[in-house]
Amino acid sequence: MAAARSAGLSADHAAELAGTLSLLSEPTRLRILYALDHVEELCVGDLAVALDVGEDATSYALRLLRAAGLVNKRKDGRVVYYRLSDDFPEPLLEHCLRRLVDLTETKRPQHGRRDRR
Amino acid sequence: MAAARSAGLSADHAAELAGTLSLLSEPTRLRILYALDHVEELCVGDLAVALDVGEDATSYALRLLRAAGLVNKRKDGRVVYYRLSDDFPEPLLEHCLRRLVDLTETKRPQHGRRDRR
DNA sequence: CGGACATCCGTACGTTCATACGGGTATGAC
DNA sequence: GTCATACCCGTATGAACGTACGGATGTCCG
Repeated sequence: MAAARSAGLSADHAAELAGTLSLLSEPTRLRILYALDHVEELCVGDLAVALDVGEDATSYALRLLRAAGLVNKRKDGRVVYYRLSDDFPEPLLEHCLRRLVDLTETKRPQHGRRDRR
Repeated sequence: MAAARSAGLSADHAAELAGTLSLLSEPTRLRILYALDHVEELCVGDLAVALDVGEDATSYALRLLRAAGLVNKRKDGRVVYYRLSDDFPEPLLEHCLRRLVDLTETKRPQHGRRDRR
């Protein structure tokens, strides 16, 4: 119990961590990041169609991700392309995104639908 | 864009993943898991004191974690001890919990080590 | 038994958040 | 210039969530 104190994560740290992780805790954002990890660059409209969500929702999700510095945008004419930020946290990408996908897929093998790689 | 479709994470998978990650997206639960990763076993009251949150909030957080199978409880008399589940997802523990803590700490080195409150 | 204690549960309240809608800006085509 | 497209933004609505309060359950002690 005294040990619990020293093992404590400060409330500030926890809040910041939770904020970062909460960006991965929403289906739309998660799918956007997952897609951008595979395709490198996509515009809002294509993402909206691919994920079958409204463009506003897509735009909103991308705005939050961008505000957190997880994605960058590149404007080409009237189209805005997004991609994962160069300094996207590697552990977040590698383990919270890629590994966890495997985790849930192996948990229900009867679905079986695996992507390549 | 056709590539975006095949690179897509299904809505079901994304929802399940988001649900799992959302358990780490809340300061109280995050601090509980972090503490349990260090101390092995703690009861509700001690956790509440150590984290400086109400006992109800602690109990509620533990209930959710337990419903997701992330922690187990052991009742000893009128005290209930919680610990990380034996099959706590390893990538979740190792990278989303331990590595990300390092991440945020190294991200702001000027603050250094502090837990003022 | 009766009282104190640790925890849980149902409920209610306030907040946060994702989405949809309307309007606005900028770019490219005719 | 006018029109259509692609996107962004402010606002509102509805849902989900975390916390506090009162009461209930189960447990130890004298």
